[in-house]
Amino acid sequence: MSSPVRVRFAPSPTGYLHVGGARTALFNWLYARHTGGTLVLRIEDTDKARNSTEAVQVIYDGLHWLGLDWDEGPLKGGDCGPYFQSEREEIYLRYFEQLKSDGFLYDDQGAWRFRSFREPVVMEDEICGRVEIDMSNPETHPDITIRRPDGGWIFHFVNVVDDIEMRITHVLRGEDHLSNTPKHLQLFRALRATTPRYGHIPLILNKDGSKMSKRDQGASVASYIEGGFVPEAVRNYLCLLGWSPKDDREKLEIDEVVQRFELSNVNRSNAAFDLDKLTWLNSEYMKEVTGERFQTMGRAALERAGVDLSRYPSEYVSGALETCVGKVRVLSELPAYAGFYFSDSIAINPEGAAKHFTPESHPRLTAVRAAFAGLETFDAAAIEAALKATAAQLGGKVGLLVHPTRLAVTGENVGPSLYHLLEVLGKVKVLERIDTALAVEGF
RNA sequence: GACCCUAUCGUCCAGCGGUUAGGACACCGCCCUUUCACGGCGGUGACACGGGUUCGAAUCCCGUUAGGGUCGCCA
Repeated sequence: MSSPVRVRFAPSPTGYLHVGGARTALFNWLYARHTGGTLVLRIEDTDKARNSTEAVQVIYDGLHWLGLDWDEGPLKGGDCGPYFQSEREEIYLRYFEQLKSDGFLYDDQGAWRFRSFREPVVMEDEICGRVEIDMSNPETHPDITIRRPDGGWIFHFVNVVDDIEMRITHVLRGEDHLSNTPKHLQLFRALRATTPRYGHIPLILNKDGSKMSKRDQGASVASYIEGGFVPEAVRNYLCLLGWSPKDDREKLEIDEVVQRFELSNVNRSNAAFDLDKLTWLNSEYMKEVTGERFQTMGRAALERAGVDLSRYPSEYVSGALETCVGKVRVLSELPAYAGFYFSDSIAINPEGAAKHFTPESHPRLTAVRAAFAGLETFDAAAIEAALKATAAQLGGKVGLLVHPTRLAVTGENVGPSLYHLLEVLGKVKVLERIDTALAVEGF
């Protein structure tokens, strides 16, 4: 038995959680769960300038939303705290003094720099394999600064100290740190500490291959929370960026991913983020979002879009939402899809009008109106029967009635099942809207 | 610029010396259908380039090119 795995996710509170960061967290989580190890969350907030509780909350929210729980860290506690770098001053000071008395540091205009070992460094990366970087030349690899003149600590130093103190066994982080790793390794050596294993995860790029930065569409986890994505879908998609089960399946239970996740299966090449594919995967998960969960998520999506649901009876809202189950790929599509339920005057789609509000269809819609008016029970079954009977009477396909009716009542030519949406809307509103349509100029 | 990583359809992933190079998203047809979706069937589409190694390379090696990363008193 080798020693138990301890991994960490160490984000900086910048006010948002990048999908790349989220995937790093995910891979750490997967590895911890796969090995029965421990995931530590550590907040790297040495940069006092941009450091707020809200920014930290964004990290918690993102991780919670994705279902990534940590075993040690803020809100959890643990033996290696505190888990905010801003609160670990004494620890850093201790290591700093050690380095200083061992002669590894020198003062450079008030800042403290670490005297590098001038030799090649070889690393055995769990993902990238053997990588050798020659640190011999001070011109190309200058000594790093570890402490500012104002006493502030620099990332490389505190990162290493914390990995030592927190007994981290595996550092799984973005590939942007691969070139920094020799510096870290040298720090470990100077501190006479055992080095962890490293695994550098390839980066996530935009669809066009350019670097994904803060502003890019879909770069932050918050955009998925707000966009009405299913967290399991986003998590599943992130699993597939750089890792695969090797058997062509894509929709996977997280338990299975945990079971099969191996660092040796992690890709070495960067991956482009494909929102279309995420949207598709999300739609697969949306098919399974039903009942209460759909109601809750649906209401939230509508309210986010500015729909005032308090104006409608609760049964009406739930009935309306029920007709949308399994019909939208992402909840953010819901307001457009179901908006006709919640507005007093609907706008008729011009293209639809040109196609379905014709002289031939006017009498058909009139007949539909008459048939509906005669219905005692206005439910889906009765509506369907009435439409079919009317179609038979007029000697045409039911589709000839469905299209103008849908357009008159919803304003669109796409939407939920006509029979069901009419039932939810209710006879009064339906007749009203048909009348309005029939009176439209040019119809 | 130096150094490091990477290179299979537009995108994600499979392939790890011998395959008609496979799957998914997207796209295009057809079918199903109360619309739109879903689903089913089919199609377009890739081994970056050049050298080796080998009886035989998408698979191994070298170079070129391209993309990404690092080179901060940011993390």
